[in-house]
Amino acid sequence: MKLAKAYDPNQFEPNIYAMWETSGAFNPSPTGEPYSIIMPPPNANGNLHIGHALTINLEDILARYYRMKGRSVVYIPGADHAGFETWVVYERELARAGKSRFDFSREQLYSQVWNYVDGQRGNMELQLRALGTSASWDNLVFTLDKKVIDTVHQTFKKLWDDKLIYRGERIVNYCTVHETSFADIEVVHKNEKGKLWKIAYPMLDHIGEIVIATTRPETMLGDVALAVHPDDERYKKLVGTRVQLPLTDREIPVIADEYVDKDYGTGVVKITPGHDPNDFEIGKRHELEIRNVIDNSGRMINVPTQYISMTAEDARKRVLAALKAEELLRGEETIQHAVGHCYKCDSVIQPLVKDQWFLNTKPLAERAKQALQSGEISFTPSSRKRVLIQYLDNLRDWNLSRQIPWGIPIPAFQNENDSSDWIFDERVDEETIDVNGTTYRREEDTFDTWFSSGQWPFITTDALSGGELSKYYPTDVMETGVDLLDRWVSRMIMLGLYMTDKIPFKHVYMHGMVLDEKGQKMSKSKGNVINPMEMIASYGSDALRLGIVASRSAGQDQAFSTGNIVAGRNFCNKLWNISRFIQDKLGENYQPRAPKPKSLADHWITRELNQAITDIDSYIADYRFAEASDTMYHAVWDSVADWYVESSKDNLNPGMLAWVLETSLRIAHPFAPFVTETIWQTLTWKDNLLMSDKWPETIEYEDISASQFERLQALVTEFRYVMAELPGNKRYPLLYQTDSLIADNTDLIKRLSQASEVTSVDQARGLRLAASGREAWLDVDADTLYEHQANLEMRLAEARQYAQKLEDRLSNEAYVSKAPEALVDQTKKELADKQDLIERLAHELEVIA
RNA sequence: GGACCCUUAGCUCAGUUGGCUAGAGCGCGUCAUUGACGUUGACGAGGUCGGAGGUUCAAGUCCUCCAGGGUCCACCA
Repeated sequence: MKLAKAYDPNQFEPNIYAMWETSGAFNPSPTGEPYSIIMPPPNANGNLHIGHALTINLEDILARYYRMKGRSVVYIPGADHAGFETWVVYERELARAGKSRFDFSREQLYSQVWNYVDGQRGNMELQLRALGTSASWDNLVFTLDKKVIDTVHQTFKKLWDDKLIYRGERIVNYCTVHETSFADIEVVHKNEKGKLWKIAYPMLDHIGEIVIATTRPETMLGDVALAVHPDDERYKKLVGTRVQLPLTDREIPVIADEYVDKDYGTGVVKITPGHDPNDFEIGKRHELEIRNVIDNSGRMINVPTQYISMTAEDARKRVLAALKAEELLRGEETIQHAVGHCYKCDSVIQPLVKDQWFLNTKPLAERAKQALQSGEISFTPSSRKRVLIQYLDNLRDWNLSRQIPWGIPIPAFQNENDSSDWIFDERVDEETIDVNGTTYRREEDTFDTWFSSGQWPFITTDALSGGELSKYYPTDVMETGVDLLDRWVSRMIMLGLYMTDKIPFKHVYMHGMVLDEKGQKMSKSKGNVINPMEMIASYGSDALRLGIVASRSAGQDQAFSTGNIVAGRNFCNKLWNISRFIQDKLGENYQPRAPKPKSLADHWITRELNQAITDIDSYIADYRFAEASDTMYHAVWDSVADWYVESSKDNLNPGMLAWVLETSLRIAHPFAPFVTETIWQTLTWKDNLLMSDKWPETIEYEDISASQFERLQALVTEFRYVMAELPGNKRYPLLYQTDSLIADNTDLIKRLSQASEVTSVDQARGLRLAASGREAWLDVDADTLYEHQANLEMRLAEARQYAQKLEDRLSNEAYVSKAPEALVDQTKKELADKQDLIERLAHELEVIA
C-alpha cells in the first residue's frame, strides 16, 4: 500500500469511525474487570461546544486506555432533553409563529417539542462521533426515555413514602418572564447598586412615626407588620403597638424578632411574607397573614386600585411618588446588594409564595457528606471536595416544581374536593383519575431537570433493576466541569446513595473552563466562540484532541491555543511518516517476529519506550492527562523519530522496527485514536482493530548497551553543537584514536553527526570534542580552531561556576549530614564529572594557545 | 459577607509527596536539507518562578503578610 506523504485526517476519520462502530468494538467486552464512565449528556437540541470537546476527550482517553488494558469498558452516552433550556428555545419558536404556551395542552406542547428536538438530535450525536468518542451507542439513554421517567417516578415515590417530599406554600424564586420557578442554585446573584429608601410609618396617634428601610418600596403594599429586635432599646416600648401602613387603609402591628439586625438601616424591618423569604419565615413564626401583591407575570394585585396591574417596576415609582407627596420619605442612600436574576433572560427574580413540591434535603445531604468525609469518593482536584461539603452543609430544601411542559411530569394528583389531599399516581397521561369513587386532578408541573439528572448514574446502568449493565455501577469516574459541582455532582451523590445505598461513582474529575485565546470566557454574544467542528475540519479530530489536553491541569480554567492544535496536527503527520518509513523498510511481505534488541539503538529505544509505557500508566492512574500525553508525544517524536528511525537507516532490525511502530501506535492511541487506527489498518501483518488491541508491554533489553547509545548521543550532540558554532563549511571529518565505541559505530556516527568521515588516526589533530568525554577530534585547521577559543572559554567559565556551587554545597556540614546520603553521593559524582570536564576544556585551551 | 483559585520564557501554560544547572507548545535567531516527514532536521537565545518576610542543609514547591487578576457560594431588609 502506497501512503501519501502527508497525513490527511479528513480522508480517513469518518471511515475509521464507521469501522469501529460496525465492528461492535464500542460495546463492553464480555470478559475483564468492569470499568465505566457515564457521559454527561449533551443537550439533544444543541451543537457541541469546545467544552464538550474537552470533556469527551478526557473521558475517551480513559475509556480507550482501560479498554486496551483489558478492562470491560462501558462508556455510556446520553442525550439531554435540557428541560428549561430547550423550552426557552421552543417558546421563542412559538412566539415567532404568533402562538403561546397557553394555546395548547401539556400533551400537545410535549409532543411538539419532542418532534422539534427529535429533528435536531442527530446533529449532536454526529458531532460526538466526529470527536472519536468510543461510546457504547447501543446503551445511549435519552433523558426522557421511558426507563428514565419510570425510575424518576419510583424515586419520587420512595421519597414521598419516606416523608421527604412535601407540598407546601413556600417562597420560591420565580421568573415572571418565563413564568416558572427555579431552584436556589439556578438563580444568578449579582452585586448591584441599589437604593435603600427610608420610609416613615405613622403611629396611630398621628404624632409619632417609625422609620423603616427597604430596597423594594413597592412591596410595602403587602406589608403585614414591622419588626424590631427584641433587645433594641430604641423600639422596645413600641412592640405590641400598631402603625398605619401608608398608602393603604390598613393598620399593622409592630413585632419583635431575633432576625432583625439592630445596626442595619434604621433597625426596623417591614414584613412582607408574600415577597421575601426571610419575611416569610418571620411571618410563619408570628402567624402573620400572607398577602400576595405581585402575580406570576410580575404585575400588582390585591392593592389599591391605582396600582392594580402595574408592573412591579412601575409600581415602585408610583409608590415613591405617593410617599413623597405625603411627606413620608425620610431619605435614601445608594447601597451595594445582591439581586437574583434569571440565568436565561436576566430579568430580576421575584420571590413569590407558591404551593409547590419540595424535597427535604437534610438527611440526603448528611449521608452524602459522610461518604465524602470517609473518602469513599475522591476528587481531582482534591480541594473541590471541601467546597462540596461546605455546599452540603448550607443546603436548603429543594424546590422540584417547574411550570414548563417540557420535562418529566410530577406523578401527583389532587382530590377535587379536598385541596389538601394529594396522592401519588403514575397515570400522568390522564388529566383526572378516579380512585375509589373520588376524582383526582393531576399536577401540571414537571420536575426540575436536575432531579432526574441527579439519578443519571443508576438509571443509565439499570442499577435498581439489576440489568446487564448494573455491574458497572458504581461507575469508576465522573468527569465534568467545575461549574456542575453543586447542581449536579452533589445531587448524584445524594440521590445515588438514597436509592442504591451505594456511592454513584468512585472518583470525580473536574475540568476547568476552556476560555478563548485571550483568556476571556466564551459566549455567543461576545462572538468569541470556538467551534470544535471547524477545528476538526481544519486540523483533524486527533489534532483537536491532542491540542486541547496539552498543558491543561484539573479544575483550572485555561485559554484555548490554536498553536497546541497545530502541534497536534504536526504530531499526527510525524507518526504517519514514521510508519511510512518503517513499512517501507519492512516491505509488503513482512512476517511478524518477536522483537529482539541487537544494536545499541535497539536496546536504547526499548528502554525509552518501556519507560514511556510505565510513565503513562502512572500519569493516567493519577488523572494527569497532559503529562501522559506529553510523555507519549516526546517518546514518539524525540526518541523514536529523531534518534531511532535515524539510527535504523544503517542497521535494520525488522522485528524491532515493527515493535517500535506498534508500541508507538499503542501508546498514542488513547490520545490520537484516528491516525493510529488508520496506520494500524495499513499494517500488512495486522488484521484486527488497534482500539481492541492491547496496551503495550515492556520487553527485555540490556542496560549497558542502552547507556552506550546514550554516550554516542552525547558525542553526536557535541559534534553538532561545535559544528553549529564554527564558521564556514560545516562538514568536517571526525577523527578518533583508541575508542572502541566510536570504532564500532562509525557509520552510525557519520549519519547522525553529518561528519564527512569518521576516521581512526594515530596522531590527534584539530579540535577535541572535550565535553563529550571521548577521544574524538574535529579535523579543522588552526584558524578555525582559533575561532572556537572564545566558545571554549565561555564553557569553561560556566563549568567552573557550577563546580564551585557544588563544592560549596558539599562543604556545608549541614547539607552533608542532613540530606539523604544518595543525594550527597550524587552531588559528589556530579562534582567529579564537572572537574573532569574542566580539566579537558582547560587542556584544550592550552593546546590552542 | 464567606470560600476557592491564579500570578513561572514574547504568548498560552505544565511543574505529584520541598532535592539533579526550572520545562513544553507556539513564536524568535542561526544553519541544514533532492526520498519517512518543510505539517522537516540540527543548534541556540530567552525566566533573580508577582512583592516582602519566615521555616529548612535545601523553597517555584511549605507558612505569614501585601499587591494584582479570576471563579464559585450567600435570603442582610
